[in-house]
Amino acid sequence: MAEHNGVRGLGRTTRSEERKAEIIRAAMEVIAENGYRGTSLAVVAERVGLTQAGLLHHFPTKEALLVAVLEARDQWDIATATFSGTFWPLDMLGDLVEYNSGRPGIVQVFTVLAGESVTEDHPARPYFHERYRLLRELTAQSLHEEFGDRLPGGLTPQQAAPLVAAVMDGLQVQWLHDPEEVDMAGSFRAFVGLLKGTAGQDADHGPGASG
Amino acid sequence: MAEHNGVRGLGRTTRSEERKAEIIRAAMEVIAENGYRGTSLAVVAERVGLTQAGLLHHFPTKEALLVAVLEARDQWDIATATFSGTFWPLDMLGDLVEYNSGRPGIVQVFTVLAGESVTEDHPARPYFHERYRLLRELTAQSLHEEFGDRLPGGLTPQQAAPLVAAVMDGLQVQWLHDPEEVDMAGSFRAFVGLLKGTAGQDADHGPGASG
DNA sequence: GTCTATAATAAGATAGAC
DNA sequence: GTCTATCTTATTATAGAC
Repeated sequence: MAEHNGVRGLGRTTRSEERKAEIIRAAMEVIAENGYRGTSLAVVAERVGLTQAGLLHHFPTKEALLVAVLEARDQWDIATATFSGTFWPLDMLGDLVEYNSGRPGIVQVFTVLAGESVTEDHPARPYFHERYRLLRELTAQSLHEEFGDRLPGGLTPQQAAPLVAAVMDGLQVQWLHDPEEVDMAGSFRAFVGLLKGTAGQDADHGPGASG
Repeated sequence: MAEHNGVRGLGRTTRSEERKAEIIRAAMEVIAENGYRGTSLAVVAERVGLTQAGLLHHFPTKEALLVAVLEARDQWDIATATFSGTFWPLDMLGDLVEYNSGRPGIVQVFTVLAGESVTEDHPARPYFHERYRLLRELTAQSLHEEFGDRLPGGLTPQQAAPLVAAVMDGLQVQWLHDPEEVDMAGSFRAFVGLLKGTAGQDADHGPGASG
């Protein structure tokens, strides 16, 4: 914790930490383009002006780098209060999806990793297993706070929770393949309309996506 | 087409074709376990009692083998009439999902490949791009035949189509991670209830999936 | 903290014998 | 149709100099 060149508050910018953050960003880019298994440390290293051996000074193994990427995502989640036990109104999830549609890179890393993660010994497997479990639990809680035992559309929070995560993930895949054709945020909001039982009344959810 | 040892109807069992089919089955197993990028030809070869060079006699490159796996899936789709322009009632999609929940291996190959396929030069990329496009188109058509311009729940067929594919895919990921916790067919049928606007009335769709 | 050099594997693909 | 042998190229990780 103590730093030889003066005080620093909790979690602020060592040179070394800055370097690591830089490497993590590069790793996310390369994983988005090639998946974890298709990613080589040399390519990541090159993007930050290091050699492969130089990179391994900061992260001793390829797997350690992946773990850091995953932890960085959790940090982001916490920062945006997704996981701080905060109550998320259903309508605000549409805003989150819209926000994501401005960040195809981020969406792509985690879509690729989530797909790879179902394989036997993938190092991200435990992470995603737990992440989905927690996501369902917190979504169900949040829906319960907002609507009680039944959503207006008729589902229980427990029934709706896995569907919310599924629709988000599934739309991401289609959207990454065809951003012109697939209106990710619009489609998601149409789904929200279903959950709220207001899908027929023309709200502001757009014209859907396919054609 | 002509075979030196007698007549054979269209598409029946040369020794060579049987061998190929055997290899394709093995490849699907290995891809399910390791993804396409994580799959080595030597491992696939070993499962059918061949060497790596022996396998390459039947499929000249690794990519050719992947293409064959993808074509095999299309054959299956056609066989089960998914893509023959046949009309699929919404309720029957629940049966399809239930059928899939008895074949985790198949579900896993295509979940993994769909995830990998969003990366830059993945050889399955064009395949999935087109597959999702077609799936949305045919789903929208089918829903239109069944319900006309609006589903009972209020969405148009064009709005509902990408959601149907998204829910199927998204539930598969969660179910592969946690088959005990996630009731894939039950959750899907709850979603169908939403589309039909009958989610509140207790139909036979189960108690959802999450804890 | 970063490099060069290198070890240790592993992979896809080709050549040519049987 | 299948094998052995080999080429070529990548990749993770380590050792040790600067």
